[in-house]
Amino acid sequence: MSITASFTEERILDAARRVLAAHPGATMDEIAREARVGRATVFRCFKNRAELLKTLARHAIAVTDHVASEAAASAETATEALRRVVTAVLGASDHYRFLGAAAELSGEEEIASAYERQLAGLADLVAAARREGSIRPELPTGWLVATIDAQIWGAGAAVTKGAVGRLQAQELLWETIMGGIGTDAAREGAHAG
Amino acid sequence: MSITASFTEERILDAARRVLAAHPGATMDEIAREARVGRATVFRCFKNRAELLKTLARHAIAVTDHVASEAAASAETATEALRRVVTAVLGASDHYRFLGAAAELSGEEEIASAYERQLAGLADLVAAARREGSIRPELPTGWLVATIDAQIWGAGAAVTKGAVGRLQAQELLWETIMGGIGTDAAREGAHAG
DNA sequence: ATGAGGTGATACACTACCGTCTCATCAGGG
DNA sequence: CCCTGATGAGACGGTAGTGTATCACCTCAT
Repeated sequence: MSITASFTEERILDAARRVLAAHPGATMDEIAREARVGRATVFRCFKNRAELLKTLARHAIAVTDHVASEAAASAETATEALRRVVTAVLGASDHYRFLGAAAELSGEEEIASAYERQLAGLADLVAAARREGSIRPELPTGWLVATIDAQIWGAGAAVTKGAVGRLQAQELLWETIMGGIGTDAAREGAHAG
Repeated sequence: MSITASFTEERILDAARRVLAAHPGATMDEIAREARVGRATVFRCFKNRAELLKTLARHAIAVTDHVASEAAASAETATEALRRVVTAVLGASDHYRFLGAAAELSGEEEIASAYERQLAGLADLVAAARREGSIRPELPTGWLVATIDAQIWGAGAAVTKGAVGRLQAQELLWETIMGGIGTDAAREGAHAG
């Protein structure tokens, strides 16, 4: 992950992830209490709130990049790589879940561009899978990326909510992305072309 | 929609929707400026910030309920009803988009329960469509609701971002929900069972 | 023992924003 | 013309949360 942190810093980051995911407006005091640490210690480890959030976001990006590239590396085909990446990124959802409602990070160029970069990587993977013939050619790449991203996000939410188990979600996610929810009979009616 | 509002109130609500969707932490002053209205006027129309946000959320719920029930009413089959509801709700995404990052509303029982109610309605629709044989029976209803919800949300985001047009998104959304993104060939590998 | 480093608690100043209030202005209707 | 009602501008106090500083404490290595 290329980012080292002391034991106390890790504890604070973990706590911040948890409390911010549950309650996005959490104060530094709430984060400190969740981490079982004095508020002053939080400011000793992180210059200010913005710095803490950015560190958290950077970790999320680094972890996601890491699991995604590792997943892609071990695959033989682009389609299989896509499947593994999707599964791996879902597995890392705890690390970026808090970002959904992190109002203070909207407008952070560093974070936004990293997210764009990840989506671009996903687009490449999709394009490669398309060349292998496993993706319907009439669907625009922009749409494919959007729907895959949304479904990963939704699957993470479903797991957090407890609607499905983590392992089950990983299976269902790929199944739903590739196959949709319709029966073969219904599918004939769904496709326009 | 059952909620009436003066011209000025509407203007403020519209402005709040826009500015909060773009920048969730927007202050009352920013909202007032976006509405071309004095800050005092905002407080004349809405007791306080929480009241404004709750009104906004109630409108979002009312509009979504309205378009959904109207869409469902005109359908002959549950599957067709589901298609129309999904399409209609996507069409109303401007009204609820701001909710995604509205940290202050997490914990609002009224909003949360309304959302749960809408998801329950979606679950009913899904169950009915399943009985018609158009939905793969092995997929858990909880998962179906989660993935449909996520895909509607993602489609709205894609439209806002400009990745696809609104009309195209409505077609692609249903197509992707029901048929997924895979070719027939790829689908055989995707399904576990 | 003693000094250093890390910690919790607490007090403090500072800032941003909220919500209230007042007042001047403006438009429309009698 | 004047009255009414709504508005914009801006001043003001209150408050919650941030970030800094201080002090007592605890632990560990020497």
